[in-house]
Amino acid sequence: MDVGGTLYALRTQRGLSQRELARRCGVANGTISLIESNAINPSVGLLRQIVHALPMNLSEFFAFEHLEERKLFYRASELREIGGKGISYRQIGTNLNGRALQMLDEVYAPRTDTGKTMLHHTGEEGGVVISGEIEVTVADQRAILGPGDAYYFDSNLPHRFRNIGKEPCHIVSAATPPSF
Amino acid sequence: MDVGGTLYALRTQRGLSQRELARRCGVANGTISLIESNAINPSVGLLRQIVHALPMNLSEFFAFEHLEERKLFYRASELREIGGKGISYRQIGTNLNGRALQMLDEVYAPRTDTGKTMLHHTGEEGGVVISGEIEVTVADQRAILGPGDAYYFDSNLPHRFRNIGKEPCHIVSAATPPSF
DNA sequence: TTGAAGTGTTTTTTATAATGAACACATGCT
DNA sequence: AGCATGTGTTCATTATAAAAAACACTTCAA
Repeated sequence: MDVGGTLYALRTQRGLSQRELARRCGVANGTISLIESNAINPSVGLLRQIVHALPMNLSEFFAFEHLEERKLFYRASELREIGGKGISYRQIGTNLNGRALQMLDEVYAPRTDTGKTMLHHTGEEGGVVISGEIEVTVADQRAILGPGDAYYFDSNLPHRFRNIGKEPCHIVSAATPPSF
Repeated sequence: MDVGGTLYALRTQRGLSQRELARRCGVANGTISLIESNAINPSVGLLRQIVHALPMNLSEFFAFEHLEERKLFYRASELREIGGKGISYRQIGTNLNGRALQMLDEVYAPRTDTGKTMLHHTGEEGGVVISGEIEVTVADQRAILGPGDAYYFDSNLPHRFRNIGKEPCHIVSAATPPSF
């Protein structure tokens, strides 16, 4: 169901970069990127070549994929990073297809922002601030939340998160259904 | 190493035709043919779709592939048919890559012939006639062989087999290295 | 502060997989 | 015989994967 997520999990588990893996198996690094984001549907031969460099065989690879689907517990190092640019979103589970919930462990670096154009998507979301401070804007309401404070709103409402402080802000959030 | 052979073995094991399998998984029947002959390198997604119709998952599929590589014994029904047009060649083993020997259980229907243009390829080959009669021509020599008779020659010599009798002719043969 | 080397992503081109239709052959039925 | 239905293969077209290069960004060292 999720070849890209499985490859990502196995690669990062081994501490390899996309380029290092690409070098070891003789595949273009861009191809690894596209596979991990499920943007392409790799051929069996190519996937075999990549997986051998892990090193692993295809039977083990797909067995691991099935294990992932039934995974219950995640070590801190196993959360999947899906953020970027100073905002870290570490997701519980690599493949959320068919799941109801998207849980994230978020860290906003100082002066980071989800952007001037407000976010909006179907569903509902909530979160609790663990440390630091965050300015949350939802529709026409705005608040600065600190440790222990929380939020909950309909994701259809335009919303925005900004860390206007000098400390990183750590939040644990949940959304239903998963949005990206 | 041999996705095509593995798919062939699993499909025929279940008594399915290429078209029946194609119908069940929603794939073009020609595609199944091309995969089985290793003429194309299917995508993971497509192979998954096909394998699910067997029904099986990819981990099991590739585990089976590894089993095949170490297979020692073959039931009569498991020999792989690689002949056609009245001449049956039933090969021991589906994938001969890296193997030294090609063993065949051959049946020539009455009035069949390997063709007017003589065969030739590197290696050596031999065989024993089990039943029926066969006319064997090698270079400038010709003989009619019956049950218990045998042949052995350098495959570089032009050769031809013709069943000129009224009974099917059954031969067990070996060649090294495998030629097709 | 500049630049070199690292990261993952995106784009353009080329190669190839996948389809759908046609083909060639066999079997069985009327 | 003649036709329908089955088999696997092959071909031309379309869709898509894979490579190579450019891109945007970070980190670290001079």
